[in-house]
Amino acid sequence: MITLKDIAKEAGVSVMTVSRVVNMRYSEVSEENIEKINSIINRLGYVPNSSARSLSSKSSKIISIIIQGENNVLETPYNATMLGYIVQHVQECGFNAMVHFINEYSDVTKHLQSWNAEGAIFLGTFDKNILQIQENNKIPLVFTDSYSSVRQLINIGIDDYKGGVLAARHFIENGHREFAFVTLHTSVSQLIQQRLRGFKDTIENAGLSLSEEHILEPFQMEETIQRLTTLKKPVTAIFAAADNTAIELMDQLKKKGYRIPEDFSIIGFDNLPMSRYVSPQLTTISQDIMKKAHYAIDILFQHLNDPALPTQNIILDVELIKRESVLDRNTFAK
Amino acid sequence: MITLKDIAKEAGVSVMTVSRVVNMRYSEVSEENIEKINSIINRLGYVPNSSARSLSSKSSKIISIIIQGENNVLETPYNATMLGYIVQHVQECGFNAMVHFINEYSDVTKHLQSWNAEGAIFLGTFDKNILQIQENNKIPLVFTDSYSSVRQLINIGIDDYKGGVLAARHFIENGHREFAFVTLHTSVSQLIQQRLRGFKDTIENAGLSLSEEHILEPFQMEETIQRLTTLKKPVTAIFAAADNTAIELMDQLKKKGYRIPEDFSIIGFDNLPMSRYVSPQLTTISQDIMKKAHYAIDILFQHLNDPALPTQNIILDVELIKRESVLDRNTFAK
DNA sequence: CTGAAAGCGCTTACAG
DNA sequence: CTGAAAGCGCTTACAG
Repeated sequence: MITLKDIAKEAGVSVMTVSRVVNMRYSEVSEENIEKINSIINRLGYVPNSSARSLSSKSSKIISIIIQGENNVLETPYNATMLGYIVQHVQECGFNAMVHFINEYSDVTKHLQSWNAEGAIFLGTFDKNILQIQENNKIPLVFTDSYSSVRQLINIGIDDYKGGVLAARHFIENGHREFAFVTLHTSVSQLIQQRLRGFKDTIENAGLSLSEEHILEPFQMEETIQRLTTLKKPVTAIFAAADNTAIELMDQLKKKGYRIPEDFSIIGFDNLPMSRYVSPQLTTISQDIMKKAHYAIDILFQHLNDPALPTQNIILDVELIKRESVLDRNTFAK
Repeated sequence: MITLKDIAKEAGVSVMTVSRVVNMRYSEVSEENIEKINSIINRLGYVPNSSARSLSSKSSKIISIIIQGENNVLETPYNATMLGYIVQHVQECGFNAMVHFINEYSDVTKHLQSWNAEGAIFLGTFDKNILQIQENNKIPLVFTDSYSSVRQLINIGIDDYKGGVLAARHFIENGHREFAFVTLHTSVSQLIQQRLRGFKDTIENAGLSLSEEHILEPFQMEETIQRLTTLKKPVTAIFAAADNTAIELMDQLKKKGYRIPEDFSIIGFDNLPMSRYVSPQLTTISQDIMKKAHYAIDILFQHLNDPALPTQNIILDVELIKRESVLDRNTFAK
C-alpha cells in the first residue's frame, strides 16, 4: 500500500505538502511541487486511505442507506428502484453508499456510529423509533414515507391519501358500487392505512360503503381470493395497496377463471414498469420514484452543508394512470 | 462519541482490557472485569469505531459489491435480486456491504483500496480488465458470469450455452423452422454470445439455419419489431436473451396486433417472477439467482479464511420452464 | 490476567 | 509556501 509518506519521501517534501496536493488545496502549495507530487501520485497509483481520513478528520464521506426488512427486500421493485437512484446520486456527489437491511431499531445506531456515517436515508417504516434514532444520531437523517408525528423531521413522502381518493373516484365514475381493499399482511403501515382511508372516505362521501370484511390483509393471497369470491355482497372493484399485490391478485383470479376487468376491476399503486406489461394492463396510481430519490439525496446534502436548516416534510403528488383493468359499467351491459 | 478510553476510565482498567472484552477475547480477562466492563458498555451505548479498527488492524470488515453500469442499474430485476441476496448474506456474516456502480475500470481499484475492502463481488462484464483488477487488488475477488480466459479466476456462472440449446430444441420440437435472436444493443457480452451460440449451433445441427439478419441487436425495440415483421423469410420463433427483453418485445408485438404465440412464439431467459405474470405466460430458461448469490458469498468467505485455496469457476445449471409463449405447430393447423 | 508503548495513515492547528 | 508535532480510536506485540 502506498501512503502519503511514500509520496513525500519520493518528492523530497513533508507529508503535509503531499496532503495539501491530494486535497487540492492548490493555493497553499507552489506550482512546482503540485506538478511534481501529482506526477508521482499518478505513477505510483496512490489512493488515499479513507479510514485514516475518516478517523482524523471526522468526515467519513459515507451515506448509509437503511432499508427495513431482512429477507429479499430488493425483490420489491419499489425498494430496488429507490436504492438504485440513491446509490447513483450518492456516488455522483463523491460520497460512498453503505447499505444496511435492518429489522431491529438498535442496529440502526450501531451501524451509523460504527462507520461515522455523515447522513442516512431510510426506506420503510421506522416511525416508532424515529425519536430515538434522532436522539442517538446527530447527523442528517432523511426518512421516506413517514407518518410520524415527530415535528422536527426530514421526510419525503407522497400523497397516499389522494391515491386512495383517485382510485375510489375512478371506480365510482365507472359505475362500480361494491368495493374491496387488498394489502399484504406484512405491509400494515401508516402508508397503507392512508391509502385505505382516502379510498374509504371517498366511497362514503359518495353515499356508498366499504365494510370491514371488504378490507383484506391476510397472510396468503389464496385466502384473499377465497374471501373475495365468497363475500355476501359481491364485489366488482378492488383497490390493491401496491402494484405487486395487484399483479399477483390478478394472476390468481385469472387462474381461477375470473375475467379482469369484467368480473373484477382492479387498481394498483406505484406504476411500476411491470404494470404496463401484464394483461390487462394495470390501471394504477403513479408515484415518481426517481424524483423521490433525488429529493431525498438533495435535501440530505443541503442539511450536510447547513445543519441549521429547518427540517422539511416534502409531499410529492400522485396521479391516476388509466389503463385496462377497470371496466366501465355504465356502458357495459347491465 | 464514547471511546474505549471512556469505558476504561469508568471501569478503572486500561484500554487494552476493554478492547479484549469488546472483541470477546474472554479467556484473557478476569470474569469480574468482563462483567463490569460489559455493563458499562451497555449503559453508555458504546459502539466501536470501525475506521480506527480498520486502520490499526488492517481488517475493514467491508465487502464491496461492484456493479457495472451507472444509470438505473437496479431497474434490471436480475441485478436488484442478486444485490439483495448478497447484501443480506454479507450482513449475516457480520460484514458490511458497500455498493459501487462503476463504468471505468480505474474506479474499481480506487474504491477497493480506499476503504481497504477485504473482498469484492462483481456483477456485470469486467472481462477485459480482470487481470489488471487482480494485479492491483490482492484480496479475494469473486466475479459472476465471466467468460474471461484468465486461468486463476473465482467465478460463478451459469451454463448460458445450454440455455440457448434448450431454447432451440424446444422450438424445433414444437415444429418451428424459422428463428430469430433478439438482444438489447447494450448487452453485447460474452454471456449473450454464448446464449446465441448454443441457440445457433443447435439449430444448425438440426439441419436448419439462423442467418445473420435474424440476429437482432438494435438500439431501439421499435427497430427490432420493424425488422422482425418484414424479414424475407418470416420468423415464427424468437429467442430473447433476457426476460426483460422478451417481455417488452411481446408487449410491443401485441400492440401491433400480432398474436403470441400464434404469430410469434417467444422464449426468454432468467425466469424472473414477472415472467409468470405476463400474458401469455413466458416460456423461459431459468437460473437460480439466490443460489448464485449464496455461492458467490460463500466462496468469497472461504478464500478470506484461506487465501491459499485454489480458485474455482462454478457453473450452475439452467432449465427450460415451459409456459404459454411457444406454439406447438405440430398440432396447430398447417 | 493486565497494561504501557508504538503505530496504523491521515488531518488539524500551529509556527515559521 | 512549508513542515514538525499532536492526535483521531483502535490493535499489535511485548513485558510483566
